[in-house]
Amino acid sequence: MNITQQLQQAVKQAVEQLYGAETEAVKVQVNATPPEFTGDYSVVVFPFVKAAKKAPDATAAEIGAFLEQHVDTVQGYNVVKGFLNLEIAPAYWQNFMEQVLSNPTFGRQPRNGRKVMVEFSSPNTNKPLHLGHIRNILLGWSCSQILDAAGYNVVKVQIINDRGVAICKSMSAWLKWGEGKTPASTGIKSDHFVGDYYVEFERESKKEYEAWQNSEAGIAIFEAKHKPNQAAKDFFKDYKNKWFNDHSVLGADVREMLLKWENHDPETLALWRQMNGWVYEGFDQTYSDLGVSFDKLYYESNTYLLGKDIVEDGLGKQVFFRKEDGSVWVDLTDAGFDQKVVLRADGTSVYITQDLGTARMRYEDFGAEKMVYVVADEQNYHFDVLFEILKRLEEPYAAGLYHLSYGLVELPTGRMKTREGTVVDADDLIAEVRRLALEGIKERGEDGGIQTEAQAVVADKIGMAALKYFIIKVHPHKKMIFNPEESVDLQGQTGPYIQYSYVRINGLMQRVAREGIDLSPAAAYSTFEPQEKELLVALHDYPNVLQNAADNYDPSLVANFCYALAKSYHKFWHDLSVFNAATPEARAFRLQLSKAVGQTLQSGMRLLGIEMPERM
RNA sequence: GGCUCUGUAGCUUAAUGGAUAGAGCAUCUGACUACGGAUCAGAAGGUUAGAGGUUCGAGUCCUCUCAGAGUCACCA
Repeated sequence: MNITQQLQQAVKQAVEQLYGAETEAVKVQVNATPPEFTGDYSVVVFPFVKAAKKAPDATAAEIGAFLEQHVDTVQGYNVVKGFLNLEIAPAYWQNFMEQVLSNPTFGRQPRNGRKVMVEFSSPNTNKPLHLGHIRNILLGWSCSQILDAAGYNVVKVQIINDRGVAICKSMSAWLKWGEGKTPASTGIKSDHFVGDYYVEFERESKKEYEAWQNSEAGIAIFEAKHKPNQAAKDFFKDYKNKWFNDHSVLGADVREMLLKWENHDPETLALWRQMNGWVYEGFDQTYSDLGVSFDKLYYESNTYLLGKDIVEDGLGKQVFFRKEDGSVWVDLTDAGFDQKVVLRADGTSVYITQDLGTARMRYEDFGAEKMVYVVADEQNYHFDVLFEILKRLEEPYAAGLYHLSYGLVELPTGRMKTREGTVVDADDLIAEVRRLALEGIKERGEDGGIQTEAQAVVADKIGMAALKYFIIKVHPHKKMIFNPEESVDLQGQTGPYIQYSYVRINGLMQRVAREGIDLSPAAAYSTFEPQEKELLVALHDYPNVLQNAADNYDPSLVANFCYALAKSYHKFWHDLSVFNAATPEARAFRLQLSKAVGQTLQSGMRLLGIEMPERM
């Protein structure tokens, strides 16, 4: 039991014994005391003044006296405006620090035997990954790591959207204009190679559409179908899909290809495998650069027909109903949603049917009691509906479903648009942050002996830290503005700032090892400076932060914790001497404290997928 | 139009219903010939979109208004 829990328990007892009132220990509010007041932790006593029938200050004083008397670790107290500030005995902090240092997994919970599946990334296979995927991947990865730290057994999966119109467009374009070129023959990264054909297809398709709009057929359609006062431009914008399906020559080719694919045409399948293979090769590189991996891949080509059994199931349970045309629906109007089709009249699946089937299949595969879907917030409604249906079907995992919804990444100039070429490519971005970090290292011209080949390794850690931290520090639900220049900043609230505090600590530790400094006098130190106390209180909160981050699926909590800890450490470093401390006890203690901070920073940042360099 | 989300300093953001709303960037001013200045300190910058309400206490909860985004396909 840590100190905050002890205090909660003790306050509960105080309130019972002093005022004869019942309270729950977990509801007693115990916070770190703000720096401008004396004390380590503060208890909010307002909730008890009614039972005490006394003024807040008097109530606080009584509880304070009780705690001082009954709790060994409470050394003193003071009362300010109804807040009870408690001072904790140095012995507690000494003991705490020993525990941190002797426990390399400090903050992590023991295995709880429960299983959770996290789905993230889930790209289409027609073009390379972009900035939006990066946010998704970083959220999914760090969320997985945090759940792991919270004791869960985590299975990381992605569902690869490897079939459908999009990939057929790339395939069709390559057949038409590819002249048999390959990634190897052109030297283009293979997912970009495929993406280039997708772009080419879209470009040609646009040309075809524009020409058609001015053709007799196009004009006739416009005349016949446009709404009153609707401009041709607006009409054709809305009509695009219909045109592609009914009139486009390129579109006809794609549809034919899709049909062949569905009928297992060997040539089409071979082409499909080849082009998807290229894409996977490229994705693997990007995933590797981002330092992420998956435990299991699901492919839409294997899952897109799933869900029919669930439909039967739902009909049997009368959760679903069949309309006259044969289509199957679910009526969610009593839950505030609409009616939703789950099976077309022709008996084929829709998107949500697949997701229903996939959920059940995954449960059969892994038996995870929780499933987290990392998907952009455009799909909030879809997941609300999906989860509601699974709940009504009484699926055993239904209570453990969570949509980790995140806001779109926008540029300072607005939303990224493929057609305007403003999409930030993942590989380009990674290369850019690495380049800038390397530039930074060279500019600083450190003579600390970082060799050229090592520079690239360090630059990778620094650049990726800047990029990852910049994205993860923002709360997932918030739409984020991605300013490319700020994302590679190395100063202020950034990944490299946190890395730098670790590098400083590492420097100290190397000297300790080199000079064989004895750290045992640390235990005799008890006159903590405020800067030291601040670090102890911050470290003490780490397990709690991890738990909160896991409970709320929120990596930004860990990111902000790491920043606050690093900031406190930089201040400690500046204000107090370590090696030149006044006494051997102070020196040893500060070294131990530094070690504990370094260990915790490394642990926390690792959960975000950020590596610490030894020097920078 | 219905539903959902968002609105905090010039910009990017933080704050389990708790003390004077906390940071970073940008701007201005400073810092040890010392353990690494990718650091530290200070100044300036706020009616937390607005109006009511609940509460001992509201950026946070409730109602309404305003602004922005998303969504409301037998697309995925």
